[in-house]
Amino acid sequence: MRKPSQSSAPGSSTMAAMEVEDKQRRGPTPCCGKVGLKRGPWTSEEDEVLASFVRREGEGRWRTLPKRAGLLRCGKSCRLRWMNYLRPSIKHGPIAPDEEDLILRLHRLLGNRWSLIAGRIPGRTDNEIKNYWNTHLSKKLVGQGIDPRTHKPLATSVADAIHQPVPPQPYRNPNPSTIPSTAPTRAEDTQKNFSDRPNLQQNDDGDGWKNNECAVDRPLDQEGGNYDAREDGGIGIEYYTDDIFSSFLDSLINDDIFQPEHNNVIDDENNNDNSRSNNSDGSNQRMVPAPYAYTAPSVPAYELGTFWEDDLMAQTGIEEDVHEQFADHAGKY
DNA sequence: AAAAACGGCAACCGCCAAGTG
DNA sequence: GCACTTGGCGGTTGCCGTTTT
Repeated sequence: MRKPSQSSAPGSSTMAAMEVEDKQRRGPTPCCGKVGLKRGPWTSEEDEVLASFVRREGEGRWRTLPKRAGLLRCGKSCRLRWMNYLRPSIKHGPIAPDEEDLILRLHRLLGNRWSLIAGRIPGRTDNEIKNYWNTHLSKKLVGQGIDPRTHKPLATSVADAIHQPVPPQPYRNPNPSTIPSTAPTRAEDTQKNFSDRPNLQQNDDGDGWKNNECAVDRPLDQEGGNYDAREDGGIGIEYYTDDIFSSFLDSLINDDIFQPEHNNVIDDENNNDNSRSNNSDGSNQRMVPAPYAYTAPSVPAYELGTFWEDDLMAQTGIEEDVHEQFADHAGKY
């Protein structure tokens, strides 16, 4: 059974009733309530069992994995441990200044889309980035007079919040019917776009960053070859548009459009590292140059979802359909 | 030296969408 | 179309080490 919810929404008695009803209809919630399952921090022994099992059997079937592997954990916990800690491609260690800079840029573009942001930062997980944001960057921005939610000066943000309490809305398509029917879902955002693309992940152009190459690579599905199993050999329309979105993101990240409001003061730490091409782990994966330092802007900030996008379109030459792709990718909350 | 406060982060929770039979 | 499973996401909690009082 689930642990009694500590963070239920208001009116949780109703929620609880619905939950009970739900359970009666569909049975116990997977993974969450079995008596005898271990919780809390993982031991090195458990890590070893899980890691060797996944290496041997591949990812997937998380629900039955604990039993097969002989672990007293719920499948969800196993998946989380693997994804956030044990995967060999995960980079451990402190966030480098260039990574921090990239997080800031991407958060500005995407909001709290941690998985999307993580997909653009080699070796980092969404959980890690989320934690880093909450514990470091948001405080840093507040200290610099910037609202971490809106990326606008705090005074303005407070006023805005009264009229516009919704977090940054990257784009509102005035004509939803024009969104391509192949528009990926939220889950696909990260799955298709950045991870399940062995053809891209395995390229050897020496620029693992630009082609969506997320260093948090995911092993191929060893069981069914589910990855990229489409009939067209994986060069479907989704891939085409995802490539566009990806390069679009790259152009956004790299574009100097961010500079006018942030180039007035450069962070000390970034000052020391802007010209650096290597990452903190010594790899040569291309990271975005970091002219983007957070300080209170001297000019009004660009507002997400407004004219800055026009500016972007003009600068990047991206046509309307791509704009829609971006909206669909980045605009779902 | 001890207690309290604080901060960082791993882990958990609830929810959702897609897939399957 | 329905019931259910699975995988994934963002938000939150709570443990634990560090710093401050």
